[in-house]
Amino acid sequence: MIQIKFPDGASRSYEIGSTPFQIASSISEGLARSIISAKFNGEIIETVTKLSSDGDLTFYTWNDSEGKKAFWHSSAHLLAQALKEFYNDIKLTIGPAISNGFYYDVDFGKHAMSEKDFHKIEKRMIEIARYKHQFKLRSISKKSALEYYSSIGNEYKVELITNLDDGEITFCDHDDFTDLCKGGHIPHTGYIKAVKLMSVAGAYWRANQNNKQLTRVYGISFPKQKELTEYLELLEEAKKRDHRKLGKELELFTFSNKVGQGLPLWLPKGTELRERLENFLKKAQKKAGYKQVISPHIGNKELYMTSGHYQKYGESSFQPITTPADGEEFLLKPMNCPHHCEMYNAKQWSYKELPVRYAEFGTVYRYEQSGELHGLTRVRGFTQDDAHIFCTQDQLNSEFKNVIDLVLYVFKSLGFENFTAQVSLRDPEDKSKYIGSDENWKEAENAIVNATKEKGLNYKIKYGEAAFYGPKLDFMVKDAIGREWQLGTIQVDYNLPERFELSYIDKNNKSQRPVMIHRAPFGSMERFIAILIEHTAGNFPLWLTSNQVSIIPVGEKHKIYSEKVLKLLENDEIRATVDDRSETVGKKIRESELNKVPFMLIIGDEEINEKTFPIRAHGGKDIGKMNIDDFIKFIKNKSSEMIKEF
RNA sequence: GCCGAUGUAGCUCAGCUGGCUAGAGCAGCUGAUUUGUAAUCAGCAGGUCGUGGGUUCGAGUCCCUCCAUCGGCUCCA
Repeated sequence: MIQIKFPDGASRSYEIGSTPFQIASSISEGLARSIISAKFNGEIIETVTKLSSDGDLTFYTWNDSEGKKAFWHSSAHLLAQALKEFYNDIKLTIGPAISNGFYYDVDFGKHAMSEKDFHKIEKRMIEIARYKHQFKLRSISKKSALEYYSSIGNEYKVELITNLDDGEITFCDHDDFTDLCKGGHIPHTGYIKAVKLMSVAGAYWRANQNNKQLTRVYGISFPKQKELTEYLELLEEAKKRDHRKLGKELELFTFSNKVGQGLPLWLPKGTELRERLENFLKKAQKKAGYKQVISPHIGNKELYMTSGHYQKYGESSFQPITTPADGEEFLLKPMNCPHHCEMYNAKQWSYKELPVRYAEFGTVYRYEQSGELHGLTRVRGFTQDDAHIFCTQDQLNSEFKNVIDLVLYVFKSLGFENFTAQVSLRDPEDKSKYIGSDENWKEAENAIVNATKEKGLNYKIKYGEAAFYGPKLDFMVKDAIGREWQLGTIQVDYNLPERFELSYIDKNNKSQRPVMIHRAPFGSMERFIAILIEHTAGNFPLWLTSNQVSIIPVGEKHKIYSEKVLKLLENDEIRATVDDRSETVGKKIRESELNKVPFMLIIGDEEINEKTFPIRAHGGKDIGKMNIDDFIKFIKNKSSEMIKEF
């Protein structure tokens, strides 16, 4: 007998060779029906794997991310099988599950595959699925595995197997299809009821730009047709919220080929929105002891040689600007930190004066690869809500925590309730990508982890995600339709202070190196606003939106009264407009709706006589009658509801 | 940068296998209308079909170059 422990702490004994499926059946029929994957002693196994030792067992269903992973990975097998049937001499490589579905990378050789072929492949996948073929893992010796893939001329699988150890190689069979696979499948293909292929795209073999580019076929699958439909609806919703589309419709920003790729042009409405955000943060930062500074848009190449950025990014950046003077070179500012370091160096500092906090909405320019540009989220010129804090080692922890507070305040004020923290550390396997001593890295990493823990943040550690000069704490927010975005970042840096020879005098009259914190709660104004647009679908928080109230006179004779109402609102700093065009009321309402104006006042005889207005909210909701004073109070309350003092 | 797709009026799109002066809706302009909770009516104007080259009697349509956009990959100080 073996002793099986469950996540809830319960423990039961079973016959040697029992499978997770049998064990689930012994608990309940319903559970047995819904489990699609399992974990035993920390390892993902099949529901039909025979257990032969004591251990911890966790069941996974479709509702667990591990369950989805098994489901989608199994679907990738089906995709490969179907592709192989249609194009028999293609070479399969790998087919993992991803956060939204799965893909399979295929070398199609002389075949061309396009979206036109999706339908027949989806159809075939479902046909195969209906047969409820079991996924069966089979151990195979390295020698025979290599022989098999050499014989069919698949050099990719050969390469994969070469890197595996003998004894740990398994093939997975279902129907008449076999694939190299380490496991993690659903019990049989019949669970897969709905399949949708999403796109084809190029992807490098082993993610290396120097390798051959394969064709990646993306798909997603579900245990119920209804879930596929819902997923497709979600994608539709995401399309509607696309900041590129809304940015155009709401006249927030634009791009021009003549100006250049990836260089956003902020239109008046977008600029107003952006300035409101900047002022909001400036106000909070002032309270938190930051000083605003301004630095120029270019800097001498020497500056970036000192910081080390030139050596790291020089080749792939906007190239130096030359001057009439021989040998003189300037770079477009790709980040603000070196400038701020030199500002710090402008005078001598006493420990009594630290921390020093320099903040700047600094516009920077980076030559992003052309294929990488995307709306406002990835551009070549953008403005960071940057600040650098120079402090003593002793102050680091509390300064870091203060920054966390500021970031959380920003998120809260803008309606991002759902977020997680990601601690990005150095890749312990490959330290060559980073600069700075082991000693400093260790201190910096500890500082971040400790502050994050003390703040009680829900965090994940990611290795290999650190910046080249230091570890960071990134904030990932979930938007209104469940997508995750990286927003604010806080980074500890021991490196730049060293390179710029920053110093302060401690209480023993000795020169010391300060520690530097880089931070940007928004990340960049461009990216933040893009995410805010998608999060709110263009319905910005009332305190941010450019036109809060649209006043619509019914007829010409109501115009003068409408102007009076406008004045009253403006006196209380409420942003409103009167739509006095000779259009129908219906049309004006429609346009206000399309422009996502939060409130509408329609003014006619009745309103003028009664001096009260029925208020129409965006979306057509009637929120009752108010007189002008109550309405002003109402708007003011609504605006300040979200945005409390820092 | 790489792979694939796309590029027709300010916007959204039609234009079949190459064949008269390239179409529609919305937006715009002009005029009429003065309107009661998501589109009043009429008229007008607007395009060297992304760019440059080629094939052809003839190119929006076929081929090549470049540019841009989109979906990915790679990258993201």
